[in-house]
Amino acid sequence: MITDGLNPEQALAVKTTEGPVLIIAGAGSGKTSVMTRRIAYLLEKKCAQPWEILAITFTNKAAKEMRERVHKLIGDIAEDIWISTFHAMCVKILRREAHKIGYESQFSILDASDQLEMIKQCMVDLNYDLKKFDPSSVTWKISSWKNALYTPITLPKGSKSQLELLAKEVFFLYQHKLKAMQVMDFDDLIGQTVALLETHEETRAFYQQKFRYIHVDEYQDTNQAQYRLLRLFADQHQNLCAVGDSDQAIYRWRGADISNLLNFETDFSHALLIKLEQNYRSTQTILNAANAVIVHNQERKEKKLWTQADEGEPIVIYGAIDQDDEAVFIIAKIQEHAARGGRFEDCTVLYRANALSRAIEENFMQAAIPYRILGGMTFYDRKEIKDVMAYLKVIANPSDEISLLRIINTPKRGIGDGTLRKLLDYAHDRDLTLLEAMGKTDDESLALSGKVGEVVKQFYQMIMYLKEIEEGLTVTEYVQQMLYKTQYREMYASSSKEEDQARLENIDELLTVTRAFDRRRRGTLADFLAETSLLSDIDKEYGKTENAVTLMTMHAAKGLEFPVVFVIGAEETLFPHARSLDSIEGIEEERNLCYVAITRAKKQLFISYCTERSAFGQVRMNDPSRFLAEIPDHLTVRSLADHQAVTSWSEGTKVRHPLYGVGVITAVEGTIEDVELAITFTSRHGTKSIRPKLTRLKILEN
DNA sequence: AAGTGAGATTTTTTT
DNA sequence: AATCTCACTT
Repeated sequence: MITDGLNPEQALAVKTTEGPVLIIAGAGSGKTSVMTRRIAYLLEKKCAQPWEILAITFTNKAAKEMRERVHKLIGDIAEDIWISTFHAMCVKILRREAHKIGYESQFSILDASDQLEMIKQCMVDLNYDLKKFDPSSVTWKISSWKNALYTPITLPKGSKSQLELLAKEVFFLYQHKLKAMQVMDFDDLIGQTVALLETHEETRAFYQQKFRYIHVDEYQDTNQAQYRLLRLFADQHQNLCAVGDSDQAIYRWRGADISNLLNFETDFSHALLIKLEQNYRSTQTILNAANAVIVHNQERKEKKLWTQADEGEPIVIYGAIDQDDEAVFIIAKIQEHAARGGRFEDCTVLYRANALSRAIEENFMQAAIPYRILGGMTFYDRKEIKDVMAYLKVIANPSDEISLLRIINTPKRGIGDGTLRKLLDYAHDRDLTLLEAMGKTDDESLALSGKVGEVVKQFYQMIMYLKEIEEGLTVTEYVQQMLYKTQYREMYASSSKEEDQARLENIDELLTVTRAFDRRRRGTLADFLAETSLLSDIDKEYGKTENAVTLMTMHAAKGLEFPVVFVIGAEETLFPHARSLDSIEGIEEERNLCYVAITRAKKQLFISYCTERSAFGQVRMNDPSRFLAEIPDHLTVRSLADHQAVTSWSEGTKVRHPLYGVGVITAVEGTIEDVELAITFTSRHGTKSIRPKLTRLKILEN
């Protein structure tokens, strides 16, 4: 039986196939199990054909895992089920239907850095000073408009701020350029699909008919556009199964709207609500801590996780001196775990911001702890990989000017700013793409000198040649040809710098990726590009060691579980982050994140903070995170680093204080354990009373 | 057009 | 501390 081993709520969720269902699934409550079995159940009961079932996840990794688990249950017909992310699903649809909304099916996808580049270009075109107006806030604003399904035309009148007025203007031009270049950004993938379905009745009817059963994971993190899309899809059959947990809503900052989840029952009439509250993952202690933290949030649906598991070990909270001390503490704990026969891959280190991985990484390297990092500066962000991808993008979509600009003079071929300006002006005047303009070197009015004209012509012909040979080659063969023809590989191969040799290795590594792609699906260049640009942070890993400790952000960890979890940087201004401190919603979202982090742990949880943390050359002192105080004492073991070896302080000693700078001790008071010093600083702070137990004084001279 | 060095700038989370 | 940007030189 498909429902074997499920608890009554889970079984009900599996068997309720008709009509809208909202499954409130607490962390570790077996929701993936429920979703996969529900799909298997639908097929077994012959409710639907595989291609009539849609399952949407948030990451490719989650999609892959779901497909594998469904495959185990029902075999090869699992291949025909639509299991993918929102974005990948939209690409699949748009490749088929794009011509209906004025795009070619070969459109390319703009990644975050290309998008910013494009916004900058638009701002320059409109004569805005990039120093006065921050391009990333403009990008941000436009993205939030798109998430709410506004177009430059439907944008409400009466903007308030100067930034909004500017962004509005940029939005107009940006959207125009995207279309001209046959490019879509991430938000467009969803937005354009919605537009397609709303304006084309037959297309809409087709997909409404097709998707008889729809499943959406992480429903609390859907935005307005995604919500709209789901409503369009589900309109005919009304068989929408949404799975979510309001306590795990951590993406409000990128447009996710929790009211999608909270309003489900009014949005879809006769919706059935099922709560999964039994946890199969963590110890009682870990769950108690998670529950104790999350009750501090006001805006939530009442829910309490419970488990039949043992109490388990207490949560260890460690107050470190600085990042290095924190890392050393973690290394010691990992080594203890390994000494007991545990594996490195059981362990994960979670942090609020990517920048925090550095100290851990450096210390792990020194201590020879194998690790891998998910997200952050990854393989695909490297210059050489972006360059190679840009070449491929230009060939797949010759109108892609952003990519063309990236590689037009890499390797150096003598096309500089002056030439570029001429080409761009020429293209603009005649309504041509940049590449097309490069094909017109014989035109006198382009006014290129003989030598430069020749170089431009050669480049143009090279691209044309590369475009011609695309057909019939696998992506791997194609990339190899491209690397040879453009002399891109040669550029690094002929260098003796160690750095350049590393770049060569990365390029070779990319060929491993293309080989895997060729073996898997033998798609076109455009397919390959779409697949790689839609990888989520968690899909990209860096470092390929087996049996390694995983380092990632708490956001990336959602949906994963590990026997041993280390949460680092539990400090005010870091976690909760300073940028979320000014609103209640902000802090509550941080608390959700804390809840997510805690509930990743199956057996053991360690949380640490630093009294001193250095960030770009400066040392900052932070209080321990407020979330630590929300974990009941009886669940924890708390310890502090030996702050400083017992030092006998004496008058006249010159010291440096992390905040106030250099000063001289003028008095020593208090007990041996808790010394209080009077220090006269040379800076404007004057004389202050300092307790060396609480800060870190550096002795300069006696 | 390309190479160099001073000066600015950086850290929130991501499809 | 490390990387990027921009003005200046060759």
